[in-house]
Amino acid sequence: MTAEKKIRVRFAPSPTGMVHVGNARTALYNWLFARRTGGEFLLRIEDTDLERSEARYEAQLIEDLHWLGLDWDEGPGRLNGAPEGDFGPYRQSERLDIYAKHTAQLLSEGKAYRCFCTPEELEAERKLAAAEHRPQVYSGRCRNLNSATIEANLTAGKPFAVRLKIEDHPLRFHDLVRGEVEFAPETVSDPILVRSASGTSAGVPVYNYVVTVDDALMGITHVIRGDDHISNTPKQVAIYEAFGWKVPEFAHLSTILGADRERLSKRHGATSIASFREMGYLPEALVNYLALLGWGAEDGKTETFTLDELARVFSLERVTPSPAVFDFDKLNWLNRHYIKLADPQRLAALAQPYFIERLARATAPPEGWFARLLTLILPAVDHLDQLPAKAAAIFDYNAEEARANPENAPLLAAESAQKVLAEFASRVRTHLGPVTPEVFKGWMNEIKAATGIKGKELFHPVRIALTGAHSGPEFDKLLPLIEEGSSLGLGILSVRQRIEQFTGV
RNA sequence: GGCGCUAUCGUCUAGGGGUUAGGACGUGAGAUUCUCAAUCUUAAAACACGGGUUCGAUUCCCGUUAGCGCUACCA
Repeated sequence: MTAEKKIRVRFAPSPTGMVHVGNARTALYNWLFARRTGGEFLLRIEDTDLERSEARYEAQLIEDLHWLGLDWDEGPGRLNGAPEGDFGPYRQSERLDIYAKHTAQLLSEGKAYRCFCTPEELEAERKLAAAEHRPQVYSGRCRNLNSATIEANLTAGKPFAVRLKIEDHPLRFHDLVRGEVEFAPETVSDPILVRSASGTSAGVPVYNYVVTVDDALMGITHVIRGDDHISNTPKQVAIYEAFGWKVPEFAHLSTILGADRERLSKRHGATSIASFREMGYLPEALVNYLALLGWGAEDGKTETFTLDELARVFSLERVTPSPAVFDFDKLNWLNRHYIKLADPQRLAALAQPYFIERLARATAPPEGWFARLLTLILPAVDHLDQLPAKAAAIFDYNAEEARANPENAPLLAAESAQKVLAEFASRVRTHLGPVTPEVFKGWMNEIKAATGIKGKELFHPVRIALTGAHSGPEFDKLLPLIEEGSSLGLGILSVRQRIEQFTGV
């Protein structure tokens, strides 16, 4: 391996929708493998499906990849407008002439042939095979048509597809995560290379064909992709053989499943990279999680890795072949982990969009105050879009709801609660200036001494009156936020206003 | 139906012919706290089944079962 040419891998998505976590993991593993081995990673756009491919998806995909922290050595959308590379074009729609040239070569060498079978005929073959419990493969009927028949069909304008003539031997390949995989010859039939086209116009090449031509021409040494391609691989191996190309190494990554053990899809909630980003997941958390989904550290213990660390220790040999269930709980844990490590300024910038309307009302610079708010509520969230709900006690005080809340009502009904509240309210009424933690602490001590009420009975009613909830952050941090926040024009009520509303004075 | 892939705690995984089968998430308990979150301590929790091979299989082989994928002139 060392004496061989440089390792080259690729990520080849089709721009027909949002990139989801499965594809992202494939991209990540490709990238990690390239970085680990000093190889090259390239991006190729599989846009042969003109109907479904859209430019905006390509742009989104490039953005998603960059967001995850991945970069590539060749292909469209490189950082800082770097050139695409010497093996282009990197969009399949721009490589049609290349495929046509190769098809002509195969045809002239007798390694491929024109198949005039109609869809109906093919369908009939399949039905028969199924009825006889045989593999449903093409019979090879058009394999050895004589030239007179071919000419006649051609002049008659019969549409034809181009099929590869597969040699009658087992098709095997090496898979870095599964070992040797072999398919018996009778289970692999001559694959279509080019779809039939009416008249003499050139047909459109099929995926299995173009992907192979591209991989070979782009010097791809390791094909790392989803395991849904395993069954395609023997056909691709046959194509490599027909051209006399070296068959690359393969690594088929297992499927990512939902909690119901079915293939992960939109049904299971957020699955696109963009949606994770919108929900306020940190890219390093998603990357770390995806790396762990199907791969484990050599020590069997380490769970947290930065991208750079992964690039140093990742190996395809340690990738697990079995399907993995996507576990949001563990992703959340990693996200909380990285939130703790993240730079506060960065977090503030990321959190801001979730408060954009509130903060826009500010009549004084809210940045410092906002930063403190974040340090208070950040430990309580799994992802950033949960922040506003955690800040509701500060932003959205509602005395009516506080009293009516069924969880609060029994606590407030207690005689002790009424006493505490009365004491607290009277102090608030006569107090001038903000209620600082020191002032608050003094009051609570006084009330405790005056009423003999302590602990939960003492604090709960006050907490409810002040925040509407019987649980929440420490008063020491909460009170300054409320008091200072009330002067920023953000619509935040002060302690006095809250007590007035709550006690109905 | 055919072909292929897969099978260790609920989940992600380590391990591998003889182990107290390890770690993490989650869950339970405890500590702390007015409470919640965070944090710390701690507990419970797994080798799908049946045959081989072997002195000995969770580990190797075969089969069964289950799940998934492919079975297109989709990608």
